[in-house]
This record gives sequence, structure tokens and C-alpha cells, in this order.
Amino acid sequence: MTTIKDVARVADVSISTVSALLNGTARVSDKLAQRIWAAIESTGYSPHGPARSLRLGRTRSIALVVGDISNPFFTSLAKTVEARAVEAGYMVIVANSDEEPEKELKLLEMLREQRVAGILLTPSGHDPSYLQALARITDIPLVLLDRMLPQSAFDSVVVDNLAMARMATDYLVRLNHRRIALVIGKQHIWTMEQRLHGYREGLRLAGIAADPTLELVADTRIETAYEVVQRLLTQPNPPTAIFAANILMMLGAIEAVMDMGFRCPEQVSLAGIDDFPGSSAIRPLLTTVTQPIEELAERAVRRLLEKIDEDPASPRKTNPQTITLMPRLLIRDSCSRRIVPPQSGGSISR
Amino acid sequence: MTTIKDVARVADVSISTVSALLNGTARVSDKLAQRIWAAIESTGYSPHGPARSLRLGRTRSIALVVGDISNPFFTSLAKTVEARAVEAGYMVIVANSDEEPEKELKLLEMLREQRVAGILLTPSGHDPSYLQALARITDIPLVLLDRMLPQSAFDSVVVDNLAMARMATDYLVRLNHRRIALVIGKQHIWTMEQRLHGYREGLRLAGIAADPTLELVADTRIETAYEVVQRLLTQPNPPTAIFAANILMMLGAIEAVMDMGFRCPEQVSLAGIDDFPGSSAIRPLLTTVTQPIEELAERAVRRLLEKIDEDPASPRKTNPQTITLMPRLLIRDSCSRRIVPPQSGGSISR
DNA sequence: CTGAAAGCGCTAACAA
DNA sequence: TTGTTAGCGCTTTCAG
Repeated sequence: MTTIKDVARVADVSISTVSALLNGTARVSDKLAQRIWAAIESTGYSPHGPARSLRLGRTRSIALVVGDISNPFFTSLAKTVEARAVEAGYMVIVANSDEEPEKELKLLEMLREQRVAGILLTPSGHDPSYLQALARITDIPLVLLDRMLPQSAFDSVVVDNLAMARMATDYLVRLNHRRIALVIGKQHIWTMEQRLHGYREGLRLAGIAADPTLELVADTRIETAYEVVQRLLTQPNPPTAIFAANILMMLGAIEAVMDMGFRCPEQVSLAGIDDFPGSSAIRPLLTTVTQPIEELAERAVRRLLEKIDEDPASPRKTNPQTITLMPRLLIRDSCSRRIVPPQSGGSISR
Repeated sequence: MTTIKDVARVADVSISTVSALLNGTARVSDKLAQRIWAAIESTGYSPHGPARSLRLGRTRSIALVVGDISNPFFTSLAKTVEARAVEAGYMVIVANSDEEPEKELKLLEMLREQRVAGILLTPSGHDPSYLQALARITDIPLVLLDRMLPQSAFDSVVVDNLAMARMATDYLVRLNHRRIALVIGKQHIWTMEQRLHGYREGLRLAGIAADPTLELVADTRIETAYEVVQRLLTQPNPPTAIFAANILMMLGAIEAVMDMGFRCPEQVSLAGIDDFPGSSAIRPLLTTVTQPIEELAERAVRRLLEKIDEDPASPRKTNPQTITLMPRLLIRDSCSRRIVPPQSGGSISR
């Protein structure tokens, strides 16, 4: 492997001249610059990143740690993060925590060893020991993405998840639905917790009593959502609407509905969260609450880069900052107005 | 930032003892080990990766460069690659080339500077200047993934793409289709070129003359596929079957078919390539040729790790190796037997 | 403008 | 078993 020394020798200049040219640290005469570039070309020289990192005490990579990169939501996030980071001269290390706090912590430790310049994290844990472990790595700029950790003081960029669920529930209520089922993920994840609350709040505001049998807990995957919804639909008095609290669970739900022979939206209305490439090939077109994913990613990267740049100067002077973005209800074809039973004609609470 | 020196001082041992303990290079007495671990804990020490890399001349990250991480095919690939790499103690740097050779080359240069231990690449270029630029970075172990570069001598792990298209075409032919349209991506990408040939070969073997108006060139995205298929279907004498040569184009095609009011598979049969999370929510269920994505990723990672380990020892002695995996036809509901025009008596229904 | 040299944190060879 | 030290490739004073 050729080094800066070799280049200097071949170009017949000193090491520091090559370095100056490469870093724009000082002006180098055109003639020498010429010779140096030629030498770099002929030797196939490439600056040694780790050596540079060691010397400079910083690195040009940032990390993105998500729960499941195959979840289209995270994929979109990753794509934008990568694009913005590369624009800013950083490479992106992507890591999967599989939603397992322990694996996540291990990854973070590896990332810390690599001295990544900063970390974007969708935290998978929540309990005190997790929080404490997280705190250990705060010597590296960290921004939480998509999920916050309410008890702690990290910068975060999130969407108002409570509003998301409230909007969806509210919409279904306005379509006259009263028995609205929820398919939700495990609640220790902030987004899921918020969505559960948003759903309940939506019902409460409509004066509808919560029915625990309509709150189905899946685990954020298609398969489990399929199972719980299938089971629900075999019960007597099935709901007239289902709200699935993430995209994968939405997919499981709609499959179950179709497989059980229910027509959507005529018999069961379905509302969900987020879009994904290909969702437009599903009929009926899904009514969803969508998050501004690109903006989420952009804000997070921007905030992280800010922290990276400010960190050395003013040590954690600034208060942790939370940026909350608003979702949008995208009305399409998977929800329809519930026809109230013949006789009474009224639609007052039940 | 605390260093190994600090740890040594706090634990009151020498630097090399700490290093020996950390690397398992030599046995350290239990008592000292105890003290050292305590010191590491109390100082929050984390080994300095770049320094280590500099010293050892190697790094613990590998790179995965794909054309578009939001393409579910690449996402699946990335997921498995990440998992296997982490198992082997490597982090994965994911980068998007956006299918632009120039951007890709720039990324590869950055990766080379970082001295990643190896690179997994789905090459986006093909012309001589690209190949030449690629050759410049071959001091880093490189394995091509999903696509090969026939003119060059790189290790590659691919699926038999020609067979993929032949299988799909053949299947449609067996269902009695004669006018089979193809939606294909730009041909300078190996996979697309192979699929085009496979399609043509499938027709040829069936004694069907190729019809250039049925070969629709999109650019691997949903939107363009939608457009070209929509245009096709407004023509007189539309095809009775469409084969879309990747998953995104398949999605665009099925949307166009539905939006134009054609029923699938009754009026138009559709065959595609690959699955994705959520494809099972699309009706009809898509008949596709699926690639063994996990195996593809696993083989590629394995080969890359081999190269990483062998490289220093026996320099490129071994011939470039190409691993070709076989696809599988997954028959579901989007293709049906074509009913031959009235008079002749028709074929057997299925 | 250019050259010599220190030192970033770490590992490993060698000495004790 | 433990301690001392050279040097990985680079940037950056500091002198010429």
C-alpha cells in the first residue's frame, strides 16, 4: 500500500507539501501541484483514513441504528439519511438492532469503538438499565430518531404519534364506526405507546367506551397481525373498522380480512399508517396516516451534524431539543361510512 | 477521551498488560484482570478503533454498495448481509449509488480511503472507463453481488437471470399465451440484459416471433413501468400476458392494468420477479420467479470474508470465482390460461 | 513556499 | 507474568 511518503518521494517534494495540497492547508505552486497529482495517479495513492482519523481525532462516518431495516418505513428513512450524509461528506453505517435492546447496546459499543462522528438511533429499549447503558455512550453525539425516550434528555426528532392514531380513529368515528379495533405493537416502544393512547383518546373524545377485546397486541410483524385479526374476525360481533398501528401490521390485517372473506371497505373499514413502494398496487387503496419521512430524516441528520460541529466547542450547554413533526391523513379507499342498522336510524353512543 | 494509558495508570499496571487482556494475547493474572476491568469500567474506556486499525493495518467494516436501497430486493439483501457481517464481527457501511456509475465510483473511493476490509458491490456501470476505474480499487477485496461484469475478472455471486426470464416466459407460453409483453429496465445492467435474453429465448424456443413493440423499456421504477404499460394497453390488440422484469416494474404494471380496467388474470396475465414484504396483500397474488435472496447474501458475505482472510497470504492466486444460484418459479394467481378464440374449440381449462 | 520532527492510541517484539 | 518502546500514516507546528 502506497503512503504519502511514497507520493512525496515520487514527486520529489516533501511530505508536508503533499499534505498541504491534499488538505488545501497552504498554497502549493502549480508546478509542484502538477507533479504531486501525477505521482498520486501513478502510485494509486489513497489517503489512509484511519491514520487521518487518529491524527485528527475525528471520523467521517455516522451510524444509523434501526430496529428492522426491512421495514419499509426504516428503509425510506435510511435512504434519505444516506443521501444527506453523503452530501455532507459522511458515510453511513447501518445497523439492525432487531428491536433487541441488548443487541442494540452491543452495536452501539462497536460504533463507539469505531469513533463514528455521530449516531442516529431508534431506541429499542426503555427500562432504567437500558437508559443507563445508553448514557455511557453519550460522549458521541446522539440524536434519537422516530422514537423518543421521555424519561431521558436526548435530542430527538419524531412525529406526533399520538396525533397519528387520534386522526385515524377520529376519521373512522366520523364515518360512523363505533366498534373500531386496534392492532398495536408491544407497548414499551414509544411510538406504539403513543399510538395506543391516541386511539383511546380518539374513542374517548367520541364518547365511545374502550373495549379491551378490540385492542389486539401484535409484534409489529405481518404474520402476527394476520393471526390476531383472523382470530378477531371469527368472534361474534366483529368490529366494523380496524386501525393497524404500523405498516406491516396493516398488511397482515388486510390479508386476514380478505382471507376471511370480508369485503373491504364494505364490511370492514381499514386504516393504517404510512405508505411504501408498492402500496399503490393494493386494492382497495389504503387510507393511512402518513409521516413526513424525508423531513424526519433530514431534520435528524441536520441536528446530528450540528451536534457534531458544536460538540467540541461548547460542551453540552444547549438543552436537549425535541423536534416534533405532524402527520397527515391520506384518505383513499379502504374506509367507508358505516350503515347504521335499519330501525333506530340514530347513531348515538352504545 | 480516556486511553489505554489511563486505564493502565488507574489499574496500576502497564499498558501492555491491558492490551494483552483486551486482545487475549497473553494470560493475565486474575487479580490484575480484575483491577483492569474495574479501571475500564470506571473510566468508561473504549478502545480507539482508528488507532487500532492503523496499527493492525486492517479494519472491521465491510461495505455494501447497491443501486437503490429502497428497492425491496436490495433491502432484503442488505438485511442478511448486515446480520452475517455482524456475526463475523464486522460493521456494514451501506451506500447508494443511485445506479449512477460516477456516484458509485466516488463512493468506492471514499470506502477505499476508509480502508474497509472488503466491498460487496452491485455494479451500476459497464463501459471500459468504468471498468478501468473499478480496477483501480482492487487492492481491496471485492465481490460483485447480484450482477456480474462479464468482461472482467471479479468474483461474483449471482442468480441465473437468464433462466429467470426464460422460466417466466415459458410458463406463460405453456398457458397458451402468444402475445407476451416484457417490461424491462435499461439494458446496460447485467440482470436486465440477461432477462431480456431469457425472454427472447423463451419465445424463440416456443417458436414465437419476437415483436419489438412488446418489449417495453422502463427504468426499473414503478412510475415509468406504469406509463409504458398504460400506453401499451391503449393500443389495439393488447398482449394477453405481461412479464415485468423486476419487482418495482411489476408493481407499476399491475397498477396500470387495474387502472385501465383490465382484469387480472382473466384478461391479462401478469408474471414478475421477486417478492417483498406486503406482496401478499396484493390481489391477485402475484406469480413470480423468486431469487434465493438470503443465500445470495450469505454466499457473497462468505466469499468476501474468505477473500479478506486469504488476501495477505496468497495474493490473487485463485481464479475469480462466480457462484450462480438458481431461481424458483412461484405459481400463484396472476396468470391464467389463455382461451383461444371461439371457432377452434378452445383448450382445456384449468 | 518547503523540510524535519513530534505525536495521535494502539499492538507486539523484546527485555526483565 | 509484566514493563519499555518502536512505529503504523498522517497533520501540523516550527525553522529554514
